[in-house]
Amino acid sequence: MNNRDAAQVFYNIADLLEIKGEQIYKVLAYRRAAESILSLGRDLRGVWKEGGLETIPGVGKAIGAKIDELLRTGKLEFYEELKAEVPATLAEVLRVGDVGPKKAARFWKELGITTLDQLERAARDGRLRGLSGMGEKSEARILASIEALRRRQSGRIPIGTARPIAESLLQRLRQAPDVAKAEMAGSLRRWRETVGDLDLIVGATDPDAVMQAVRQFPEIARIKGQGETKFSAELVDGLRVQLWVHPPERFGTALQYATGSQAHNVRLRERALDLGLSLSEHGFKRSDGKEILCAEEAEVYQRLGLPWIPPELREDQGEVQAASAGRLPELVTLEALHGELHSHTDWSDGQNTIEEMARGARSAGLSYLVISDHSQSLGVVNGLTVERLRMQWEAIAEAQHRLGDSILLLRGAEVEIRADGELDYPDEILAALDVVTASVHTSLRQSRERVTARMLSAVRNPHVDVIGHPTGRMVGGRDPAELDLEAVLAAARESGVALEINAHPARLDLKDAHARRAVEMGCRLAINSDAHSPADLELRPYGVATARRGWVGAESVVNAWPRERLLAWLGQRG
DNA sequence: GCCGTTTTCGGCCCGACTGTTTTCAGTCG
Repeated sequence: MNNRDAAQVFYNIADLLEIKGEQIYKVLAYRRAAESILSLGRDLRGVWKEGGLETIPGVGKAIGAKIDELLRTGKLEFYEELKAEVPATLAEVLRVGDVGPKKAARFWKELGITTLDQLERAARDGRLRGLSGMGEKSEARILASIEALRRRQSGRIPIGTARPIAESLLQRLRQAPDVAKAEMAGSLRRWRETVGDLDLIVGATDPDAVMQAVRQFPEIARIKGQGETKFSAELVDGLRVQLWVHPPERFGTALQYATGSQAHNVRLRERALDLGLSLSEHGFKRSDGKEILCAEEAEVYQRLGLPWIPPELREDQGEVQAASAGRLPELVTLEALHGELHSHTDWSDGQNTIEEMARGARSAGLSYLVISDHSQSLGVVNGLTVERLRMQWEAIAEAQHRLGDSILLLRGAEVEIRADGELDYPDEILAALDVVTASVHTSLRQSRERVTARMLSAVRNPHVDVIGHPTGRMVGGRDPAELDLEAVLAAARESGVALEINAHPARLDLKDAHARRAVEMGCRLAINSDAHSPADLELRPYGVATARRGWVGAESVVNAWPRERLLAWLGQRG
């Protein structure tokens, strides 16, 4: 029973309660608790052992007791009884667009439908239109939604895939007639690691003209809906795009609204009510009916007596309270990164020479680059033997000579933490390296105790400076390794080693919630691209965004320090 | 079911879009 399993139980409870017709606020309470468990950043079990369940936002007595039962017994009686009452498979029916709790309940009670397959068959057979309030159109929409659901398997796509597509749409939108502004919104703008659809927002005086222009975009496969301010369509690859068009003088409230998250918006709107204002995407409304418009998003926050809150923080995880108390963190930025600590060359599995990588880093504005190819035991990626590593040092020196002092090259390695817990190079070699990054690539399926022990021995090794992609997780794929992250973070704080936030959009490891926990614990971090080509250096914004989502300030990030400070830090380490 | 520098009980955001029910319910974000 890990955090994800526990969260899933509460999401399911929420779905089933909703179908059952339970009070919506009770349903939302379960969802909120599930959300909090997912963004906890540490093992739920640890919080439980400390007796701190009710410190989790959205967890009170009732849900706290349920978590306790779940962790103690691995089961939850309340959930079991609920499943006996409402078929659990109805949750998959809820995933279908245009099907919410009310319709799901009617399909089940009036037609005996409990699974997606049954719903599809009923729609094809024309049995849905027999229900009151449902006609042929509804039936067709549901069929289309089922198809769409089946096409996009997981439902969410990685941010690294989504953003370039959105950028390309935005570029053309900005050239459309009458468009004053066009921006990303939704989870795209909040830089969540995956997004469900592309939310875009446009400031323009003539919505029709904008929507007409979008209809002509070649990647639009079909229009799903269009109103006065809202347009939604499906792209050829099944991805959904949602576009809002609002007048430029209302762009601020509109952008704020469309960026979300929904929970963050609710928090702001409650705050507005406290101030005697009603907030919507169109603007503020005073009790006398007068409107207050915001062209800029910052004005929305200002009106609420808050500093502007960066989109990466808008998850209702304490950011509104922090903003209100003047305690928002000064988040790290891309510009703050002076160098790259993790890069590969054609000496191992990179695509380019040392010099090409160096020139790439230089044009990215970096003042130093650590060459950190794989170590010997990783044969599949042509890991360097000690002998080849020494040869590489000469090559680095030669490249440095040719480059002059335009960029500083440092000798590094991504050293494998082997299955037996030993590092992949002898101590005298590690000592001769400027930067040692220790990573695990293999045997992640060992027992929790063994993986933790391997990590701890690497963290405590005086030669190690950075732990690379510490949990081994893959976005939308592999879960974080079973390890005692709390223990690793505590040891990292002790030894002063930095934990990597790997910027590759497939990794983003540490993830946002873990980064936040690391900072809470007082750990140092490093934001690295793990570049295998100069182009990969362009992926650093994903790492920066992940750090920002984890409330990480520049002070915690070693490669955001001035170069001299970084070099001094490295010098005093083993 | 949670939560409180206006509350330990009574609140808990606000609007767009769609289909079909001629006045609104359901869904979504």
